[in-house]
Amino acid sequence: MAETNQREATIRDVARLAGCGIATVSRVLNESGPVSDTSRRLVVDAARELGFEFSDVGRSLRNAVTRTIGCVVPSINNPVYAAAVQGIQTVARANGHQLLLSCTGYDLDEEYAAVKTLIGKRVDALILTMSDIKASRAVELLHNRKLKHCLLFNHMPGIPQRSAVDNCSAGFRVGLAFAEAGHDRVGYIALRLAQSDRAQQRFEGLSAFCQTTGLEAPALLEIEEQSRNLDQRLSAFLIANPAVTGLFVSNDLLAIAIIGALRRLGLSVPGDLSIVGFDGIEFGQMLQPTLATIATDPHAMGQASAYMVLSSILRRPATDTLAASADFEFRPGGSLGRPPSKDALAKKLQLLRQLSPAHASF
Amino acid sequence: MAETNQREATIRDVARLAGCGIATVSRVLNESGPVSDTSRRLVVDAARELGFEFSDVGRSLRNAVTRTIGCVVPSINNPVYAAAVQGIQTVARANGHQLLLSCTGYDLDEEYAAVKTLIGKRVDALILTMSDIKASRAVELLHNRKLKHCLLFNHMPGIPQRSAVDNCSAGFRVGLAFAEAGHDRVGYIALRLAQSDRAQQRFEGLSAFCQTTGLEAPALLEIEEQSRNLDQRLSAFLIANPAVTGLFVSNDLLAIAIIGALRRLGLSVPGDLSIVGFDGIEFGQMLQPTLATIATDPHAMGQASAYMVLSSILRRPATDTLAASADFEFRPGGSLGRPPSKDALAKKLQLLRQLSPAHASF
DNA sequence: GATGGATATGGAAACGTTTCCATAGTTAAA
DNA sequence: TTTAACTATGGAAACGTTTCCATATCCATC
Repeated sequence: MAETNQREATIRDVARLAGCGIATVSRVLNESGPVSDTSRRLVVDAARELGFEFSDVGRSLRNAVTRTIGCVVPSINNPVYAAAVQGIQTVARANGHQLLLSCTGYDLDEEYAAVKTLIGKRVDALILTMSDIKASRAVELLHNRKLKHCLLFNHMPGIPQRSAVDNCSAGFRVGLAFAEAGHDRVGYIALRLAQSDRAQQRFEGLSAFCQTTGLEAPALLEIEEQSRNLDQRLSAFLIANPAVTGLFVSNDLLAIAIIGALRRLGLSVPGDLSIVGFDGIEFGQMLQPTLATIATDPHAMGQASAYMVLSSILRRPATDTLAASADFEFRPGGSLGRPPSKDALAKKLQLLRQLSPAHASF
Repeated sequence: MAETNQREATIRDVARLAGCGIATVSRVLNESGPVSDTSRRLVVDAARELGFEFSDVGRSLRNAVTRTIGCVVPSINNPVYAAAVQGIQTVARANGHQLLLSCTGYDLDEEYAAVKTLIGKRVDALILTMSDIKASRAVELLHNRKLKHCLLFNHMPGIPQRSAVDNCSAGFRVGLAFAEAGHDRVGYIALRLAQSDRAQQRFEGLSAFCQTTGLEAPALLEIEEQSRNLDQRLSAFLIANPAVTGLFVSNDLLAIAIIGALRRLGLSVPGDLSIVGFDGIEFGQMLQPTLATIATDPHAMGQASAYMVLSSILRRPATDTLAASADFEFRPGGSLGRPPSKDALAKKLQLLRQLSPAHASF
């Protein structure tokens, strides 16, 4: 650990050493006005000698601009958000802005606190991903205050966004994929459904598909915590819904965990059950079988949202080549196959039922 | 997009509305001095009415403290760095600090620029992961300037760090694992070896093991870009080193890609070749076979580094329960098995050689 | 009734910038 | 030589805080 922080050199120190006024220093170092060659040399030398670096805090105070954008996401352990943040960061940096990051862990109060803090930090803009936008008090904070902001992954009527896939349509599309493969009874699995508007919308889309095509409504399994009793919960769910042959899982991360759980339960994918995920993370393609999913482009979405807020901050037409960032497409994969014969699955489930008590014990 | 930013309310506005001086407003809202009940009420009401929030930029200027820590990592698309950043963020937040994040894309110049910018932003501390610490000009910037900082994942004699695994020992350990499984000729695969001190150290460790046990030095394959000609490069490498039966890959992400490439080349893991990765990312455990690797705890390492810098900033004994964050351990996995019979592998490689021209064409 | 010590309050300075404005110096034109 | 126009320069104000210090008010004590 370095010793105690000594005072950083200020523009005044440079001026003193160069033997001129601070205005001249500013003009030289910012190339913002006429200066004689001699002054320039004096100032540049003095600045180098002192290792001078402008303080953005003084600058921000004076300019009423921090060149900083705030970013609130649930977590960057999920590669989807990581990619989005990476996209934001890249664009922000390219435009001379820094990124103030807050991860809220899917917690409403943390979201609120984060937004409040970032407002205090006087970020120039805010890019937000809320776990449940409808329930969020955080957005109220922004409503009166006219801070530039936009949503990422979320939808909300009054609030600008540029980069959220239409989860409902995507859910519908998944229903179609299942139907095309011959499944007539599907289930939906989500993590903390109540706290995720996106998970809800995906479910709605799937349900809508079932309804319009006359299929039975999807069975629903909500997981509270991605914990160890996943196997048990899943097993119970399958036993309770023996007709289900296709599972739509609210995101790829969870889908991969579900595939692992199924494997531990002695069920194969897609032999016994078909799985479709959501997001299109790279890892899905490295599994065997590959994960069928809804492919999205979170990196581009992050970039698009950054472009959006930046172009409004910078007051220049955004160089925006990213019109289609929020599109999605169904990506086929080995995890979605034809449904098994009723008998085959029934037999496996029977086996599972017998094992069930054993599972319940841990 | 919200309309034009109107001026935020200042402490002066609150004072005016409450009919008192700004000192009183500060005392009330910060609970930092004696105030009468009437003043308190007046001020609180006025602040609420205006939606007042202290400006951290004014505050930072006055206090010479920004309550912000800077973090420089190569990328958060790699789950290892994502976890570390997440760890830093959590600890920072819990201690009232915000995180200014810069991803540098393994680029030395970007690293330099990032550090410079963050110094300008007057972060209270800096947590750095450099791609190649020895070659880094960025650390020089910190040397004279006594800004608190620490390294994450990197080692460097003069610079404090708290959270970097001993890559060399880990590499040695991997050598041991291969030897125990019966391999006597191993290879090492790294991405941009020249730009990653960590990849180099891991290689050194493996080489050291080979040397001390009298094995032949590991064959080395360096990949420049994780691009599509990976298959081709890999195939050429295997043909050139037909005795190699075990591959140590410099990180899990790349290891997973390599496994995919091997599969495309018609080689099986661990049937034909054994693989050991590095990092211990979760996904490795979801593959089949599971990935043998060096398991580390990047989240804890991030936390530890944040504790380290924060405890020095805050001048209070850090609540540090994370003594062992930089430990590693070898995690066995299905990707490391016994070496195949010489004949079997030779036959496959023969096949590969015949295919080779075809591969070279795309 | 004057003095003294609390207690509450507001003015003002300082933090590090940028930029407006006034001034000093220099050259060109009258 | 005087005036005009321009260039280079530095002083000073403002941005939003916190905190020191001085002052004003009040109550208790002598």
